[in-house]
Amino acid sequence: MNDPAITQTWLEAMAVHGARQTAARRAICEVLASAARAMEPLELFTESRKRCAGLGLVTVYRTLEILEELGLVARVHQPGGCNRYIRAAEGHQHLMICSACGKAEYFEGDDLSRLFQQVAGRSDFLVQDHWLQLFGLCRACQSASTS
Amino acid sequence: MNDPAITQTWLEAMAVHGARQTAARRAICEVLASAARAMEPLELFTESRKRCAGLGLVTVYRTLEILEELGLVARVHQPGGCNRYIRAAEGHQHLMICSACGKAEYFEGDDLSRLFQQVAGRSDFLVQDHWLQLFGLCRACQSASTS
DNA sequence: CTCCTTATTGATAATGATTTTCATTATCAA
DNA sequence: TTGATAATGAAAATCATTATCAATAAGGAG
Ligand SMILES: [Mn+2]
Ligand SMILES: [Mn+2]
Ligand SMILES: [Zn+2]
Ligand SMILES: [Zn+2]
Repeated sequence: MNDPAITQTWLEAMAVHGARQTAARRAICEVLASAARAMEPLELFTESRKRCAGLGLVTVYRTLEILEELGLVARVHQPGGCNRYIRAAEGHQHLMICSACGKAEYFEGDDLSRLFQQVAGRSDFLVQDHWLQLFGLCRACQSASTS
Repeated sequence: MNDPAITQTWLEAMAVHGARQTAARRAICEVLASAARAMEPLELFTESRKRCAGLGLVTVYRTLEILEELGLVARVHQPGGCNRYIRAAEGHQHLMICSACGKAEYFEGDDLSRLFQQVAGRSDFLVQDHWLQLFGLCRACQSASTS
């Protein structure tokens, strides 16, 4: 699904949820849907403002809240902070993040059930959910650090 | 290693680092070292204050900063917030957290290198680090939800 | 053990990100 | 086109975390 399509999907999902379609929300969705990296509210505000003059930072926070509530967007946790947002995973996916440029990409989650059973057996825990995130260098940043 | 031993280790490591041994720090370390769950600064303050009258919240923040810097304590990220701290992992371990009571336990990290190579191959990313965390129910909370 | 340097402490004020309030404006169903 | 009301942005309020600073205590030198 390409970026404009994602934006459209988000706006429609918001409409179903009873939220109105506004210029502010469209701008915010467009920017976030086409972002290659997870963005923090202030960045998203600065970028979205270029498409929607007069946009307020509060509206960015409020829009993110709705998108997250609908499961369309997810908060990204990183060593440097946990206030960045990115398009949510589709199905069982996890994030791979470049520690140099911040580029984020989803990959299909592997079956870790054997590991989970092992853990469950050893510790008496019933595993229900898991967080997995990889950090490293994207192709571009690998080349950059080589030269 | 039992809790008093952990406390001692922490205080000694801090001493090597050039930090003085004080009643406030001892109290904070004792509480955190013996905690079964990750604790947030305010909780840690409330508990530690019982062992060190007059303790200030600021000192909790400052002590956590040092312990984290020395790699003895780690911040724990959870859906509900990212301001809790717990004894750091020893070697390659990951956390298993009970979503009902918060109980946290480390388990030995499995070898996921095959998965990482797979990801690297498909996405051109060079994997350098990973975060894995499991959520579920501890034994006690499983029983509680059954009854 | 005593003294002295200086790290540590807690009270207090400052900061900065996120939320709330509220009067004005815009959406969209009828 | 109209009207009920959701959405907006400016401004104020919150709240966790940090910075200041004068008083105190740790611990090495003598
Ligand atoms: Mn986090
Ligand atoms: Mn691992
Ligand atoms: Zn990169
Ligand atoms: Zn539990």
